[in-house]
Amino acid sequence: MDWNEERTATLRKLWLEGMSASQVARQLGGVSRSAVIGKVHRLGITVREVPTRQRSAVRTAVRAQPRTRTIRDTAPVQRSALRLVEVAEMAPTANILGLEIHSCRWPIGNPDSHDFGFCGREKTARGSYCDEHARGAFRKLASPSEVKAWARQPAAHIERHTA
DNA sequence: CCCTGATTCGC
DNA sequence: GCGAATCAGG
Repeated sequence: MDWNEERTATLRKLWLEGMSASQVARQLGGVSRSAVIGKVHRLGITVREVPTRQRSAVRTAVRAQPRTRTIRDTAPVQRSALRLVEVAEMAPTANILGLEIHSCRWPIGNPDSHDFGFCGREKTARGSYCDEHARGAFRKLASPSEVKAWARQPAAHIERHTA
């Protein structure tokens, strides 16, 4: 993997936007965090446009996608498992560089992978997701009796479906 | 434990 | 020029 012009340009852009070295490395693929830091220094772009304090949005976007669900949030998901699977299978239309203000931010795929992306379809004015993904993301609160019922479920058997 | 950037130095 | 290893932390 060499630093050709395209990869260098992407590095420059992501870094100046405030993405951390390890995040840039994962987006590019084939390079380590150290490699990115080394390159950043050689390019002389250690001072970034986006100050540390304002970086959280970018960070959250890149991390996205839960690793494993706990029983607490898994249980309600089960009830609409089929629809969540459908929703999850919608192909990404944007990567981190292509996200616009109006883009649906539903993460798709493994954030560590090259083909990780975001739904990118037109989102609702106030929310973070398009209509389709908003239906997958939000649900009514469960009743106290339902919560009790989930709590009695063995976690292992539920987590197998979402891990 | 997860993570951050900075520096050094053999390659 | 490159980046693993290390340092110094959060």
